[in-house]
Amino acid sequence: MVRLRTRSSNSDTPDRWEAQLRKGALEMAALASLWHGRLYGLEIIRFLEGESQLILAEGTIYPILNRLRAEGLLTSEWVEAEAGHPRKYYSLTESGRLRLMKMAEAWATFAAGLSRLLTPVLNPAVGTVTTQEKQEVFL
Amino acid sequence: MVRLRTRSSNSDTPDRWEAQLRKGALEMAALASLWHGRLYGLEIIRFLEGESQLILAEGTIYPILNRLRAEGLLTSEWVEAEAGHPRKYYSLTESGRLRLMKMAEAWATFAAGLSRLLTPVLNPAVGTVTTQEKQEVFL
DNA sequence: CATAGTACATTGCTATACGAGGTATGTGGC
DNA sequence: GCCACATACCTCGTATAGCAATGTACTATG
Repeated sequence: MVRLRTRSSNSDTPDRWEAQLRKGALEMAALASLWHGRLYGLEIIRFLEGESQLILAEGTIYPILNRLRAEGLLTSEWVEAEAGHPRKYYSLTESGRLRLMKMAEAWATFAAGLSRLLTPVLNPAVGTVTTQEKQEVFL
Repeated sequence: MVRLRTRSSNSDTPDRWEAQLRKGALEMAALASLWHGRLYGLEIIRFLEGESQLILAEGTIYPILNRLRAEGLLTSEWVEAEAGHPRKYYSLTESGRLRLMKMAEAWATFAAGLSRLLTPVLNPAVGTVTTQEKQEVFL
């Protein structure tokens, strides 16, 4: 049962920061994955990976789901599967929906602040131009 | 010298997640604050607070700056101040500039993924597709 | 010299992500 | 029936990070 995932988790990896970046966004992402309807654990992982490049391990998602359930933001129910093995489906509660909307708003604010900060970095032709004209910078 | 900041760190605080959200983005923000020129420690804190609502404590910024310097992403120099007390100014190195640009790109990708995930949450009027496509069902 | 202000630095606590490993259930080959 | 395998859920241990609190150093002012 190989579980490699090529974490390369030693200290010399220059992309460690990227892993840290995801911290804290995970609870929000987990809630968001349930917006359209119930999913079970591994399904959430696959959904997030496909939808938003957010890769997280099983050891990550289950503690998060338990935290969220303990807070009353989602509920879980065992569902028999005709093939395979029973699955625990998670659904948003009303409280979870409201919380997610608040989180999403705060995220938008946070992202806007960082975007403003990073504008000169991502778009080197800034400072001399007020509006347009010279907007043909590489994209 | 009040340093309250309303910790209230017990488990019933609904805004703990927001603090976590900032994790990992701080190194990038610290680098970004130096994009226009050198700043000293406390100045970085004030800059980030004013520019992007990113509030961080001294106990946070100094370890970050030391980490970044140890990685060669920035340099520091003591500068005598005619009034007050010498300040340690930090500047981006060429390596730091490059790294920051890479970080900014990764941030943009990450933010785009989360945005896509949160679109139905932030914009309840889904179904009235304005920019069409992207309404693909997940997997 | 005492107080206050500014700036840098360190320590200790707590929370978190996540790799690794474990359990339970069903399926197919022999 | 048995064994290998796949799927799914769960848990423990560890490394790391943010940050409140606290300490040190220097200067200015009265």
